[in-house]
Amino acid sequence: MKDKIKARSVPFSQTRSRHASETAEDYVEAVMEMIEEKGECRVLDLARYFNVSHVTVSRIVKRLQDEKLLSSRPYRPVALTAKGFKLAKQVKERHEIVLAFLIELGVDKTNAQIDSEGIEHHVGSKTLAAMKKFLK
Amino acid sequence: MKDKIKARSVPFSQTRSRHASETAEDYVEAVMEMIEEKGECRVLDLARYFNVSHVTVSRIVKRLQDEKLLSSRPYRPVALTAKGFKLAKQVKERHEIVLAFLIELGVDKTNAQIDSEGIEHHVGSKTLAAMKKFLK
DNA sequence: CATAATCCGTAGCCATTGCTACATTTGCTG
DNA sequence: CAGCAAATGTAGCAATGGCTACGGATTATG
Repeated sequence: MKDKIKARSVPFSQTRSRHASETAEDYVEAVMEMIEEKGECRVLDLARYFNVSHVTVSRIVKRLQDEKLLSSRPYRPVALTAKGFKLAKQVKERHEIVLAFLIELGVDKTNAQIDSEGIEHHVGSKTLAAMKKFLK
Repeated sequence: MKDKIKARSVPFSQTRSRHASETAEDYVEAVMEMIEEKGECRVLDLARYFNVSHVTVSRIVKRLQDEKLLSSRPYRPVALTAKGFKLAKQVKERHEIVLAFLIELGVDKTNAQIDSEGIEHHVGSKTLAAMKKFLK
């Protein structure tokens, strides 16, 4: 009865830190988008975008400042650090590829948008390359 | 300066409950797999599979019992309820399709396994249908 | 069948991400 | 420039999912 159980490919022990990384990716992407669209990014802009309270945003922004991804002073707009900007560009590119890929695959735009936002965080470099190849 | 910001396709307000649902899906799938492979599923089997402590598993199993997905008595194996079994079958089928899809797309098996475990939870019915079609 | 090994539960800690309620700062406007 | 509205911060609570340490239950074994 002692068959050994194979461990999961993606260890669950990293679940919490993975979720935190996903949040970071979502936030830097959103901050970059808002700065592009309206010149600055406020805490309440993020709150409306993510449909959460400003308190949640405020705390996450603080954490991402500690991680050197964002910068802001109290009651001031949120900005990207160089590190955050670099990450945001990568995330945005990956997101766009995943979205275009799903549409090319035949998924309607609405569902492609919804699913791409969840899928993007789990697309590794090999899968991303395969998607790019498919798009060409 | 008052451009309105579009809300995200997948509201962030559902983040925590979405993560909890993903956990539920992972657990019922793992329980079904273990019962198939070795006849029963113990808390420690799940702990080893997910690379977490037995305490974490124990608490999650308790929550999933409250949600009528799992059943077990103290110091006893974990079993699926009818509801849990139904969910597990759906999750397993979706997982297999995503994995086969990534491999068909040209991703190596190792990376396909890793990415499919993250991606599967975010594949809606429309995307799943598109993947099925691609496989045929 | 007694004892050890293994399994599992409980207590209690932390981090992340939700929330409401309340306080403070900023900035617009009369 | 006074005062109000909007934006942001702080306090403190809950749920989820990590952990270690400890103790009780079950099972295996001599």
